[in-house]
Amino acid sequence: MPELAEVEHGRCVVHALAVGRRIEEAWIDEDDIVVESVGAAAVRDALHGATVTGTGRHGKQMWIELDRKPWLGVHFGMTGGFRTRGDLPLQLENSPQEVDRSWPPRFSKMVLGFEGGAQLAFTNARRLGRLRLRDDPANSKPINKLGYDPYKTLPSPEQFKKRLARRGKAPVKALLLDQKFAAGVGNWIADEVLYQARLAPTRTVGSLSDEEFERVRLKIRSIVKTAVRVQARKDRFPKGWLFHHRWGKEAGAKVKGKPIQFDEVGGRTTAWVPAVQH
DNA sequence: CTCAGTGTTCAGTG
DNA sequence: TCACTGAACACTGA
Repeated sequence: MPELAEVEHGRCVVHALAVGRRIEEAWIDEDDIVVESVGAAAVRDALHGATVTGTGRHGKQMWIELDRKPWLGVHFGMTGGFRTRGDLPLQLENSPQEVDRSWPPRFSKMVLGFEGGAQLAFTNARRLGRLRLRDDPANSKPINKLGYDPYKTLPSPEQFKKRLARRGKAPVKALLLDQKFAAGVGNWIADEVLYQARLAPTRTVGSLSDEEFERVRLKIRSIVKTAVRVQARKDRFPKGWLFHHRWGKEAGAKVKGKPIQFDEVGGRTTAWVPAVQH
């Protein structure tokens, strides 16, 4: 679930549900891996009785702003997500197949109850996500080391190329996965960018022409924008995206009649189409 | 029983 | 120090 678009949707859900409301109940799981260093009690104390004043996101990292410090940083890891009860605008609802009536949901790490009765749960089955306390999340630990956020920013071609200095030997797939380059791009977005930009994932950064860099720069932007616009709902991603065919490494998988190949590049399983990517 | 996996981090290498 | 790689982390679902 969690690349830039999924996290942005999660942020919108929290924003609609929580901003302007006081947290009347806060339950935090005793999980010293997901709850970073400070412990569940400290997180509960930070949240209980506070009023949510806003939300923010950079790349795959997001945070919840309160009327006092510290604020809450949230990272999804591979399996994190939000679930809600009550008060959610219809347009932000998940697709029917994602709806699960159980409450609190399985693998909850945090459950908040707001004045007015709405509830918010953060789930994280594989415990690679994090809940952390920060006075200024945008300018501290994980976030201040990240690259540009392609949903908020489009670097000029010159700025874009400047970010690539000294990265010449890496395969372009590895570059796209690097959060210090473009924050929020994960495995499926990287593959989609390379497919639509018609570049083989193994091409080294140093081998790309200006025109090829330009295709990458613009595709990162358009794919992220499109995925966010449809609220990260896969069933609404444009027909013709590699995304719909990349799962499961199915033998004989094709996009637009061309066979998909699966290789490990940049340390991740990479789906690509040799017939169109060079 | 085995293994991949929409992510991040850290040790190790050159 | 830097660029880069690969393994580790954790654990569910296939």
